[in-house]
Amino acid sequence: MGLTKSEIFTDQQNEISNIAKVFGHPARVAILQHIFKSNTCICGDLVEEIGLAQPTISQHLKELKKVGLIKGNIEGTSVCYCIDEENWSNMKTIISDFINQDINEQNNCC
Amino acid sequence: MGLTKSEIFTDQQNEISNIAKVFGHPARVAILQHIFKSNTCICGDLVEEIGLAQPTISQHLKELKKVGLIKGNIEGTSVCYCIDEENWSNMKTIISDFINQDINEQNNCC
DNA sequence: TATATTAATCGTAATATTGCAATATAATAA
DNA sequence: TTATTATATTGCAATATTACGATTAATATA
Repeated sequence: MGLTKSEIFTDQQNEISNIAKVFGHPARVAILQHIFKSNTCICGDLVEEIGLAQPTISQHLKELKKVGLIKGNIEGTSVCYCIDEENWSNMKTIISDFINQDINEQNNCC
Repeated sequence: MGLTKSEIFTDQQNEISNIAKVFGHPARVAILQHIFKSNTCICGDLVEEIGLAQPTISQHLKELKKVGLIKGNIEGTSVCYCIDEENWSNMKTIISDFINQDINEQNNCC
């Protein structure tokens, strides 16, 4: 096995987990934080900033792009990445709705 | 390889990714949603509710327990799980802070 | 005590992820 | 055109994750 049975879950559940999976690696968290913090929009600085090999960073960027949280812009020989604001905003709604569910105090069994 | 280099990241980055990793599987999202929704606190209902084998559900519950988001209470032969409110609340702060970072509009290169 | 009932653990197969060296590709500069 | 620079892709080894059958452990009930 090793294969997640996505079919048995709702679209919403798969959507939440797909986003969360991308946040589930510290390198991708670090990349996003760097994009947020940095005034210049970045590209290959991430390699020396984070300390992983260039192909590894490239791979993480690819996954961030795949879920749409970032987008890249070619500038000469380098590529500048930034947050995809609309998709980031949508993500915020999806994740917030999930983590802000109200706990039913009447039925606490612990 | 296949081994995440946690040492090169901050505690905060590792903390965020560790929480997110747990949300990164639809079964665990479904389990949490079921605990939130259900009036009775649950246990083995999850198996038939979700449609994965009992050992698989048990394994997912274990990971949710490991990060502290749920706790279990033995009731006879069954175990009743519920949200660990304090840890859930802490998680909310950590994740909210991360996803609610302000986008620096002046430096959008895309 | 014997027998259900329920959940956890063990063992294992299949697949996914991480990380990097080597290489390829793309764009500019000389 | 030929370097140079920056990023992406490929291929692969090491490790992690997912899923489940079989088994075990713990409690309840006959």
